[in-house]
This record gives sequence, structure tokens and C-alpha cells, in this order.
Amino acid sequence: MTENYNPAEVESRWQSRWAESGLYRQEVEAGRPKHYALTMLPYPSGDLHIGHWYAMAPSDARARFKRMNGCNVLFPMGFDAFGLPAENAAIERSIHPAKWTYANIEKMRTQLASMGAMFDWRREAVSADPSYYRWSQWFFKKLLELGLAYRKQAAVDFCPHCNTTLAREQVWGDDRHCERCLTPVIKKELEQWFFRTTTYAEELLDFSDIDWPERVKIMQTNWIGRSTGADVVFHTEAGDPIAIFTTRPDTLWGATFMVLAPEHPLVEKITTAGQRETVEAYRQAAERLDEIARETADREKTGVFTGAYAINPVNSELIPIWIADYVLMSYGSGAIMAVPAHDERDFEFATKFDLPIVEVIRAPGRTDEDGPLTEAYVSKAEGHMVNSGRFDGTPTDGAVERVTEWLEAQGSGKAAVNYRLRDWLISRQRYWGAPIPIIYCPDHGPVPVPDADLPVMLPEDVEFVPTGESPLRFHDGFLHTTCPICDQPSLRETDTMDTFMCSSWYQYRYLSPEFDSAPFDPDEGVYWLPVDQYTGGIEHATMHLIYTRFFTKAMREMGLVDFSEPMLALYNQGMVLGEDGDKMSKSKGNVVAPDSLVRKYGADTVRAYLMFFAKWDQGGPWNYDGIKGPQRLLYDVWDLGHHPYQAGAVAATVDRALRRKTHQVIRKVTEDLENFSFNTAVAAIMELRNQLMGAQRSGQVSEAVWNEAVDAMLLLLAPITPHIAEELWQVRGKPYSIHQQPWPQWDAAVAKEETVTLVVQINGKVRDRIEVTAGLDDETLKAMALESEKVRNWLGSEEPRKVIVVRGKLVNIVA
RNA sequence: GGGGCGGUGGCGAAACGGCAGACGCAGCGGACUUAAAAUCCGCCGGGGUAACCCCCGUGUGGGUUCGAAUCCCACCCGCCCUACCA
Repeated sequence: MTENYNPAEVESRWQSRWAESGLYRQEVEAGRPKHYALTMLPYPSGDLHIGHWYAMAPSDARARFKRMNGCNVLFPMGFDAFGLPAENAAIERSIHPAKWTYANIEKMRTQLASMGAMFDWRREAVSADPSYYRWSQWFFKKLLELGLAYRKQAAVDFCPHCNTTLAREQVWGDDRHCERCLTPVIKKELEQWFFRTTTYAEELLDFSDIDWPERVKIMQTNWIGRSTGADVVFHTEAGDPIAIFTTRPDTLWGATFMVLAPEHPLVEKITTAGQRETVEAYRQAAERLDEIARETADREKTGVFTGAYAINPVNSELIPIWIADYVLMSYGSGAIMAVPAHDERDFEFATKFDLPIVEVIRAPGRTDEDGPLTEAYVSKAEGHMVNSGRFDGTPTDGAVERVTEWLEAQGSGKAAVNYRLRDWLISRQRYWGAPIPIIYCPDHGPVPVPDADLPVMLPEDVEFVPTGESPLRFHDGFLHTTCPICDQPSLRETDTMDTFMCSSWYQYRYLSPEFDSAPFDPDEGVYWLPVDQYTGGIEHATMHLIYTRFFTKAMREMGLVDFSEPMLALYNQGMVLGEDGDKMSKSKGNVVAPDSLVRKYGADTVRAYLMFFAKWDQGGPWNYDGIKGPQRLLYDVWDLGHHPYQAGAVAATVDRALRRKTHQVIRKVTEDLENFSFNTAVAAIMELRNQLMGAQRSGQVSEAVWNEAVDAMLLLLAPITPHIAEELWQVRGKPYSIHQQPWPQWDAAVAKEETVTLVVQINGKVRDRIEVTAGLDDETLKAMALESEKVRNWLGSEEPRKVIVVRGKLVNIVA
């Protein structure tokens, strides 16, 4: 009689033993192959969500698999600890953000420990620790030195009632109101710090050195949004130059008006007296919306005439200058030439305001008799130029290049590239973040805080009165300092850094979180870097995953690393949905809590179910009944591990069958874990379990084959369900620890089937199945198929026209 | 509007262009039990048939192929991301 499986007891016992014996200590071992497995670090919200488990448990299984396959694996964990929720908690519940955050981290560490993952906690990094943000500040300074950080005016959303700057997610609804008091939000211009991500726009488009999912590469490519075309300079009647960017210089002759962004600096100057009032009113209305609202598609075009005219440089025609909010100041030069005949937006605008539409690209097959265009013709490939002077008749394909060349020769334009990617605004008017290490001196302007004075510490005694500015501004001890150059009274920068900044380099801090003479210990770096396998959610495709690539490229300029990409491979898991198939949310009441699952089933069962229930990159709805499958698996494994096997009358074929199955499953699980196909790996182990249980009942297998199968099953389970595997390994008298054992190897000859089912088709329909010896040649298979009684009945007297043989598998007779 | 991901039994899902539905959940029948739970054995896409078997079947319609869930084209539906980028 074996004792019953008690996951709670087994799991806590082994977790203690692992910690005591330092089983998951991860150290540099020169000469041994390394594998840096990284999973995205959590925000310390205070409660570990099933989504965290879904991200981390399979990542842990993969890291353990790599370890058993001979790699020295680094698998660290930490916390992205700065951010808005802590500050909100402070305002709402009068808890200091630091207290709230560190209490949450404490709780989440315990929750994480229950997962039984192989994290090396000695390498834990917390972005809110001064020892961490000291280096975030140091990086800010380095970026400034390299010209990759700069300061300029930029707008923030501001609630006049709460008197506070709002984050994007705090602005709600189409009318853009404050989430708390419903007051309409206004824009406020502030001096803010930016990182010049656009410097690397071109390089960021190159993914040739990294193995990342296609969809992430596509999303980043679209996000960076490279467009080629030409910069062309128009002039107003008064002679003021207006630069524009166009992807279609070949349509210049069709430019019948210009549109400036409402905030374009020239608007003030060119607007005529008669139009001033209208223009002013429009500009003020536009200011209330921000780009997000303005860019809402399908919105009807709006705009007003400035009263001014420009000269089209290619044909000297006078064209009116309008302002409209569909032109964005932040892209290109904030001004466009409008070619209504060949741009959908311009067509809509021209139609609404009755502006001329001049066709300059003739679509194939179209003639003058077809009348005016009813929609913009936008093809870049087909058609030819008309109404374009010397270029009449030029085929559209290649016209952009020819016109650009000519513009360059004329001196009225030049080839240009534009990107949608914007520089990264990192200033936050918040308390709970890393202070930007800058001092403003009346004489020397912004001066970086000397390295010796880093970190610029966040003061603890801060009032959380909502104001438009960082609470740091009202902390006299923080605010007032002296200039590092001339020592005269100066003020500190009171904004803090975007938390994405802190999480852009955390993979480097993990290497040596205590190291205090550089962001990371170069001895660790040279061994572990770069990250071999990154895992995490797809939602970070365009923000975090671009920022961290940017950071690594900048670190290359700093001489800190000698590579350009932070993560060589990336895999994105899907999402666990509620049982109803919807996203989990407290309001829907469909949230699955891992802690209670662990209490009820044990961590191993939860881990196995999370890996089993869906393809990992797909995710899907949680199901409380479904977890019974993996639960039964582990109960069965428990019994198999304890069962003192007694061979009875050994039957050679049954014995052989179990041995074959064992090796087939080793092969399958090995391939599946390598490819993140956790669900089919667990399914394969279930098949081995099924066969073992049959063997147990019958007693028809030899003890050697039985032992080989049980040991293999435990080794294959070790990455997936580490506690029960360790327990049973010990029960079976094997040396500690199972996690240090070499991965089982399969023997292809043993895994090979002696017989195969030959499928016989007639015209693609299965008509017979014949068990045949494996490895017969094509001619033999063909002959066997044709001799089949069923085939003869189906064919009758007909002669087959053709016979296709698929090696060792299938014969298709074409009649 | 653009981009991405997906649509396979009652459900979650498997399936190098080659036996559709591995594995699991639920269900049904049986065994054990006073009974239930647990466990064990069997069945489990739809239709036809006494049965052997046959026909149909991977969102819809076409195409390529000896052969298509898989490749190509068009469309429908769902989810996610993005949003007038000149």
C-alpha cells in the first residue's frame, strides 16, 4: 500500500530542499555552453495572476529542458516596480508608493515560489531599488552624451479640475474626459525629455540576426513605417518657403491646394486678415483634440482656408493653402501638397470644399469620355502621367524616380525617407519613477548630475497632493540644490522617467544586481549575453520590444556590449481567457486565481494543465473540468512510481511494444519541448502512462523494460512537473537531483515500428488498409496493393492508369 | 480603413500535401458498491445498413494536385493590434 499523493506536502518539501542545496544557483562556468532564458518581468500589482503562471511556468519548463540537455542555464526574475498604480494607491488609500510596492513584491515572491520555478533569486533585480535606478539615471546621462537624449516642448494631457497631468489611459471617451472627475481634458505644453529612437529607425527594420515571430517583425515594421519619396519646397506668394514630404512626386502636377497642420508655425504669418477669425477658431478647436482623436478614421474631413496661396513649383500655378486636422504636425513637415485625384483623403477634402481635382495619372483603359474621376486613383504600378508637361506619357511604374531626379536637377526637391516612428518621450510628471538626473542652473542651463552624486534619490517624505506637476516639485529638500559646475543655487529636474526606460535594460542588471561600478559586471556579460530565448506577451510587440532593441544599439555605441540585438529568439505565448471565453476581468467575475488552484490541485497539476490545454502561442479559455486530465495523469504517475513491479509471464511483443513506445515518446517530447509545443508533449507522456498502466495490469513486460519506461517518464516530466518528478525519482532510489540528470536519449532503431499500416487508395479514397512489414520497397508495396481483394473488387476489369506509391505509407491507384 | 491571428466532434484540441479527430474533458452503456463518489472495462462526427460496409464531413465558393484541414484565389464570421503617416 503506497501513501496517497499529497501535492502540498511534496511540493513544499522539495522547494525547501532545492533552496537549501542551491540547486538553482546559476554561475558562470567558462567553457560550458550557456543559455540565457528570459521571461518578461511582472509589475508588482500585489497578486499573481493566472496569466503570470501561463507566461512563466512553460518558460520555466523550457529552461529546465535546456538545463537537462547540457546547457548552463540562466533564468532570472525581478520586478518592474515603478509606475502609476503605486501612486494611485498612495492618493486613494494614503499608503506610500514604496510601502505598497515592496509589500506587493514580498507577496508575489511567495506566490512565485509556489510555482517551483528554477529562478535564481540571488539575481533578482527590482527597478525601484536605488541600486537599480542609479544605473537607469546613469544610462540617461550616457544617452545625453551621445546626443541620443534631448529636451523640447511637448504637450501633455491635463485635467484642470484635478490639477494633474494624465497618462494616456486616464483619458477616457471620445470627448476626452478625465477618468476620475469627468472634466474635459486640456493640452498643456511642457519642456520634456526625449530619447532619439528615430536615429535607429533604419537599423531597427533589420531583423536578419534574430529569430523572432513573423507577426512581431511585421508589427514593428509597420510601427516604424518607412516611406520613401521626396521633400519638395513650395513657396507662398509672399515668398515664404513651405517644405512638404510626398511619396508621390509624380503627382506634383495634380496638386491643387496645400494643407497645413493647424499648429503649423507658418499659419500665424500667412493667414489673411479676413480669414483670421475663422482660422483662430479652428485652431483652438483642434487643440482640444489630440492626435489620437484626430486620427479617428471615417471622421468627416474638416478644415478652413487661410486666405493665402502658394505656387506649385512644377507648373507655377497658384493654389490655395488650407489648414485641416487630418494633417499631423508630428509627421513629415506638418504640411502636404494635396493631390485630390490620386489620394483618397485629399479627394474627400476637395469634394467637400469644392476644390479642383486634376487628373495627372491616367488609369489603364480610361479615356476622356469617362468623365471626371469619381474616386481617387492611387495605383503606384499602373497607368501613365498626363497633364504633367514634359512628363506626359511617362509610365507610372518608375515615374517617382524619374520625377525625383528631375526635381533634384531643378533644385526644387530631393529624394527623402520618412518614418512614422517618433522619438520616445520619457518625462513623466510623477513621483514614483526614477528621477531624471538633471540640475537647472541659471547660468549653465541643464547640467547632468555628476556620476559621484548618483543616484538622485527619491525622497520619501512627499505630499501626494494632486497638482499639475511631479510631487517632487513641492519637496524643498529635493528641489533646491547647487549647480555642479558653478555651485550657485539651482533647481533639480522634478520629472521622473517612463517605466519603459527601466525595463529596457533589466536583462543586463540581472547578471549582477549588486554590481556597483557599472550597469552590469562585464565578466558576467561576456559569458551570458545576449539573451538566447525571450518569452512574453505579444502586447509588447511595438513598445517594450522596440525600446529594448533601441537601448541595446545605444549600449553598443557606449562600448558596453559588442552586439546589436538584445534577444536572439523570441516566443510569444497567448492569453488564458475566462471560462466564458472572454478576457478575464474582476467586473465579469471570470478571474481564475492561481493560489486557490495550487491549494486544491498542487502546482505540478496547474503547471501541467496550463501546458496541456492549448497550444502555447494560441491560449484559450480556462476550464475547471479540463484540469482533471492532468490531475489524473499525476495520480497515475504517482502510483506507477511507487508500484513495485512484478513481471509475470513476459510476452515478447508486449515487452517490445512498451520499449518502442518509450523511445517514441522520448523523441516526441524532446522535439516538442524544443519547439514550445508543450500541449503535445504532455499528450505524449499521457500515452506512455496509458501503456504503462496496461503493462502493470498484464505483467507481460520484463522488469528492465518497465524500469526504463518509468524512469524515462519521470525524466520527461521533470521540466513540466518538477516536484512530483523529483519525489518519485527519490522513491525509486535514484540520486539527487533529477533536475541534474542528463536528458533521456532515444534510440531510433528501438523507436522504429516493425509493421506499418499501408493505406490503399483508389482515386484518393481509402479502400483498404494492409499491415505490412516496415521498409518494403515501392514495387512490393504496389504489388501488394494491386493484389488486395478490395482493390480488385473496386477496380473490376479496369486497368489502373497510374499508381502512386508514397514510401512505406500509402498507395494511390488512379483508375 | 490597414495589419495580424484564428474558424476542425458536445467542449479544449491533434494532424512533414498522404488513414481527419492523437491526447484530454464531458456524455452514454457496463463492472464494482446497499447506494453514491472514486476506480476499472467498452462506446463516443453525421447519415444509411441486420451486418460486411457505403455515403457525407475540417466556415463558404472556386482552383492547383494522383491526393487538400493543410497550398493558391475570392468571400463570410470571430478575436487582437493599429488608426487620416501625405
